[in-house]
Formats: sequence, structure tokens, C-alpha cells
Amino acid sequence: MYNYKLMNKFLKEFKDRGYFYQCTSEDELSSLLNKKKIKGYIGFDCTAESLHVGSLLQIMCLRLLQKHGHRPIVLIGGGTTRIGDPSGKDKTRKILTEKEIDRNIKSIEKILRNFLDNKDPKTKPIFVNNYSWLKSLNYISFLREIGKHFTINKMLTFESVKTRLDREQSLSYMEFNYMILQAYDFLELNKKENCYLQIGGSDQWGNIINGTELIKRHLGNQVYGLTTPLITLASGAKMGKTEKGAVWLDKKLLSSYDYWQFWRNVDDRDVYKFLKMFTDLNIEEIDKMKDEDINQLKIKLANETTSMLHGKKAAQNSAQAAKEAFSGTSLGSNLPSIKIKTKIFNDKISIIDLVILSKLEKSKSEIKRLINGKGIRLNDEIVLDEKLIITNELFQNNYLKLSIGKKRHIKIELN
RNA sequence: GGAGGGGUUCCAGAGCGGUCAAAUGGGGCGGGCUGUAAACCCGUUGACUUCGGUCUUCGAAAGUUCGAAUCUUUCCCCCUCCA
Repeated sequence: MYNYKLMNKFLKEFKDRGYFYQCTSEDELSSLLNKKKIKGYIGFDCTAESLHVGSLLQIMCLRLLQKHGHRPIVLIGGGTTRIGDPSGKDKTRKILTEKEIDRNIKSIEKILRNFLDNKDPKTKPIFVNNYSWLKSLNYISFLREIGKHFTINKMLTFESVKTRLDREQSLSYMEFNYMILQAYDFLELNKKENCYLQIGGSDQWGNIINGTELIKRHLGNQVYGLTTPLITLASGAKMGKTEKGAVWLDKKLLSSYDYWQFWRNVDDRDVYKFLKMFTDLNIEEIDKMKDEDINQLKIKLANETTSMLHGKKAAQNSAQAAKEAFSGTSLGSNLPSIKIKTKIFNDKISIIDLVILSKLEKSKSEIKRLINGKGIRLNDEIVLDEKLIITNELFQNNYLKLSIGKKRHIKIELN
């Protein structure tokens, strides 16, 4: 076994932070990384309108490459999204329109630029879209040059294909080609950009191997693949999605306050793991935190992750808003707020309509249920009467704090 | 090609002419305990309502009936077994 101490620093940190799952050839990759700075890529699918926390681990890998002086390539799957990756899916995905794909690409690219450093020309990320080479492939020559390297026998053994066939769920010829196209992407990047590494989630292992093998056969180059584990929460759920929806990395889809809250509310058992995975704090520093108060650590986690994505100021504001919302009765100045015209109150608006107006809830029945369960408060006073009429007197200095449960608060401002 | 089983509310899964907005479990939401955690306990879980009700929902459409998730017909989709 390779000596852990001699291991390349990037790889070592990759492991220490818990990013490592599998590698095509660890020792060789380690010595390559020791010898020179390389380019490594990760592919991002553009099926969704934005990225969510589920992709955060991949993004962290790109950042780690940069940190160690390597250059990340972000491959946007503009072409492969038109096909649909069957890995981990038991059904064919719905086919997106060109317009949707273009919109998704733009938004995903923007998020990734937020996370990556653009200053250093040596490690500045390279953005490529595989549509640029996939769209003009010639079928016959593609089959002759690339197709000949793939055997059906082997393709049928891949997990993504096998599960579909085992369950007798149809796998279209189109989707069956996905793995070849992804392998081809790697080949293309190796040729064009001299890219020697592909990183991906553990479900991408099969696709990645296809790429490394294709490159070896077609060009004779030895390239490497590295995968990250599937992150599950202590509760057993997959990371990234909550009941309320995905934890988006886009301010428009999830406010920085809610993003902060997501991290503030992680399970105790996940805190250290997440500090290592999703913050830039030194590992030694994190190891020393073992005795710190768990809630302080969660706040630290939330601050770090939020400032990485939305900036330091947004993180501070969220932290402040949370502090005000959860402790004491003062009206948090950083709470999300809405402005309402004074006139509306002269028309005698009811508590139910006020909640609707605040967009905290949209069903009147639900609001009534909440009131019956003592779940709604105005300026921290429980609302007991579902027919309560809101008047100007309830406002303190033009503000009214409306809360649902312990975690949802909004500041209503008169104007 | 032949034989059978099934599609029910967020999910799993009962119901098989009226008492069904539909058992039960999971999840969600709210309350309690606490630490904005976990575990546990309680409540709640289609929409609207002048709180009398009204409207929409049991794969899709049409029909039988005073009345259908439940019966009939056609269609769509899944699954199992045999060849």
C-alpha cells in the first residue's frame, strides 16, 4: 500500500475531508499530481433550473483542485442533457426543450462562478459545454472511431443498464448511448484541454471508467477517475432535498436566510462531517473543535457555508436575523420583511388574510388549523381567535412580527 | 401468443354500492419536552365557507343507480406466470 504520508497533498486532503470513495489508480494519480499541476473536470447536468446542495460536494472538489494549484474544468452537459443519464433513474426523464436547457445552463454557470476563484490565471476555471462537440458528431465516423471500442457485452454489465433491464423497465437506445457520450467527453477534454482527471459522484463510476478506458485505447493516454461518496444525512435521507423542496444554491429560489437555516438545523451527528466537507476551515482546526458547544458549531457551519455562496454580509445578516428571531422578543431588523399599505388595515384585514398576504401560507384551512394548534403568533403573542381583525394599534413603530411555528418569521411594515 | 393480478389522497397500503374526504403506518406541519438537534408524547394532515354546508379527489372516458373509490363498457399504464 502506498505510504499515506507521501501521498499527494491534494489527494490526502480529498480523503481527509471525506470526499473520497473510489479511484481508478490511486498511487499513480498521486505521483502524477506530485509531479505536475493538472486539469481535472466534473460534469454538471442541466436538467434542473439551478444546482442544489446535492451538487455541493462536487463543487467543493473543484475548489479543492484550485486550492492545490490544479485547474478545474467545468463541463456543462448541454449535449448529454438532451439524452438523459440513466444512472440511478428507473425511468426515462422527461425531455427538456432547448429553451429550458439554455436557461438552466446560464443559471448553473453563474452559481459555479460564485464558488470558484477567477483571479489566478493558472487555476481559473475553464467552462465548456459538451453540446459544442456533440452536436456535430458524424454518426458513421463516430461509430467507426469510438463505437468500436465499446462492447455490448460489457455495456450490459453496467449498473445503470443492469437495473433497468432487471426490472424490465425500458431503456431506450438513446439513453443506452449516454455512457459512450460521457466517455467521449472525457476523450475530447483530454485531447483539447489536456485534462487528466474526472471527478464525479459514486454513481458516475461506470461512466468514468468508460472514459478512462476509451482514452487509453484511442489515444494511449493514462487518465484517472475519482469518485465521491453519496452523502446521506444522519436521518437516512438523501442530502439536498427537504419536504419543502430542494435546498437551492440560487438566491432567487432559496433566500440566504433559509440557506443559513438549513445548515443551522443539521442533525448533531452530521456537524463535524459537514464542517470538513463544506467549509474551508482547516481540518486540524475542525478536529480541535470537538469540545465546543454543538450549537456554536452549527452557527459556524451556517456562517461558513452561507458566506461561501452568498457572501459574508449575507451570512452575517442571516446570523443576526436568526439571533433576533429565536432569542428575546425584540423585532428582528434583519428578518425577511414585506411592506403593506396602511389602507389595507383600514379595510379591516383578518389574521387569515394577513398570513396569506405574507405568503407564509397559502391555504386558509391550513391557517385555521395552525391557529387552533397555537401555531401562529403576532409580536410573539399567540393568536387564539381565527377571526382576529388586525388593526394599526398592533403595530409597534410601524412594524408587526408575524410568526408561524418557531422557525418562520416575517416582519410586516406599514407604508 | 395464452392465463392471471393491479393502478386509491405526499408515499406505502386498506376499503370493494350509502355511515368515505376515504382505515392504518410513514412523512409533513403545529404543540409539549429541549438546544432552532435527536428521541419521546399530544394534536393535525383536500379546498372554500356566512361554520348550516358547498366544491374537487380514488388511472382516463362513458354508463347503470335515488346514490359509485366500490357495479358495467371502452381505453391507457404497470406487474406476475406459462409458451
